[in-house]
Amino acid sequence: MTISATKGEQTREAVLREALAQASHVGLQGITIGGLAEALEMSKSGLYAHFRSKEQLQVDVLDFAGRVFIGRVLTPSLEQPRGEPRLRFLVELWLGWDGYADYALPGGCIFVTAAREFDDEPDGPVRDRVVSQQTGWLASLARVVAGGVTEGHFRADVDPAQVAHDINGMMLGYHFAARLLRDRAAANRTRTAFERLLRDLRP
Amino acid sequence: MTISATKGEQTREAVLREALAQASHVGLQGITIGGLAEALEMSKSGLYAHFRSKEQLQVDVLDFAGRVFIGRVLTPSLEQPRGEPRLRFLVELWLGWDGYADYALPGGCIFVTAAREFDDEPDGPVRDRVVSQQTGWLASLARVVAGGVTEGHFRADVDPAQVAHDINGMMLGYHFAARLLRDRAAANRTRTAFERLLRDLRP
DNA sequence: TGCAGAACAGCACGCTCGTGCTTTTCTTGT
DNA sequence: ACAAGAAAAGCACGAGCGTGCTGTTCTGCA
Repeated sequence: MTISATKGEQTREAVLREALAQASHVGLQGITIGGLAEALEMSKSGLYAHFRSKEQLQVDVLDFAGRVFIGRVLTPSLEQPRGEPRLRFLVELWLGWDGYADYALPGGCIFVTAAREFDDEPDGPVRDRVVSQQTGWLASLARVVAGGVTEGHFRADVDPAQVAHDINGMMLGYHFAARLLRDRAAANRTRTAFERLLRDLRP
Repeated sequence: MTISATKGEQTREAVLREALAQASHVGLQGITIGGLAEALEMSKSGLYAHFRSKEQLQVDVLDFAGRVFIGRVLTPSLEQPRGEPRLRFLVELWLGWDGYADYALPGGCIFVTAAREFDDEPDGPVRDRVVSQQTGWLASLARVVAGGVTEGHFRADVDPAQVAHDINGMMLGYHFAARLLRDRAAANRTRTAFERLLRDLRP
């Protein structure tokens, strides 16, 4: 896609894309070099040479997914007017983020998967990356909420970190209902919960 | 423990208990026959003979965990007065359910793990069990909420299924914060969100 | 157009997995 | 106490895993 990329970079990106899709299914631990190689019609060793280890591949997949998520969800919402409109827009993008055609996540949000997968693992490169990504994301989310306070859309005593935590829980509930229970009404249920929260935040 | 249990039943229960603990770490897919055998100082084949397949073992672990959860969380709260007190009590037990000494879940709630693990799997015996368990649990939860409506604690137009869905999301958020982020304040954050919800439900 | 180096393939390794067979050891009822 | 049957062990299998080494093919700059 990106012009004047060397051959190695191209296939590397193709690998990451495929790995992201597979990881959303089976988790970062669940992806296998052989499985990726077969899907991309490459040899195991040829593919493996792009990453020094499977652990490195996992970290790279996380970074790749993080860049996509920021570009698809956070950045666009920053163009919306600060405060409640921006927060609404962000949640709406978030609800749809695992459905993009070009970076499909057939197994649902990769971060939900990774979070559960490494939640009780001993510290390590991959877990550290997951934690720092999620911590950073919650901070960004809290900042958007705080913008609503300074704009006067929300009460002054609103705790942005608490609200970010609550919204995160709602999204996890959405993922649970949509993916596991295959509930068609999952998105609307989440919107209902979100509206309830907004009502409580307003002065 | 339970008197007059045959030897096979005893070791079978010991296996399930260990498998439950390990599965809360590494998932139902992540447990291995060899790992269980080593932890219980048995041979692989001796242990394996108690279950016809690994899939059967996974289903049995789920049933085992379900019985424990019902006994630890749902049943005790049914002794509380119907309505808001019962719901409060239930949430409080739920928050602590992965910390019991005798049925420890060192990796956090097994159902959270299983839900994520099988959320996008094709249908199969294990996934089916996970889904039916969770559907049943959400129904039980909704029934407790509905009790609050008939008692007059909650507004008449409250949708119990919606509230059950919302509380479930809160608990997923709790698990996320407590396990992945190792946030000491996770339980209190969840209580705050729950109180907000209760405020909204009251007439 | 040629050649250096990147990209990839072939192949093999040690290990662990779930599973099944046969054999030994232990439980339990009489 | 002894025999019947349950419980557990021993052992082996085929497959798939991550990983490394060596050789082949291709890309891109001079």
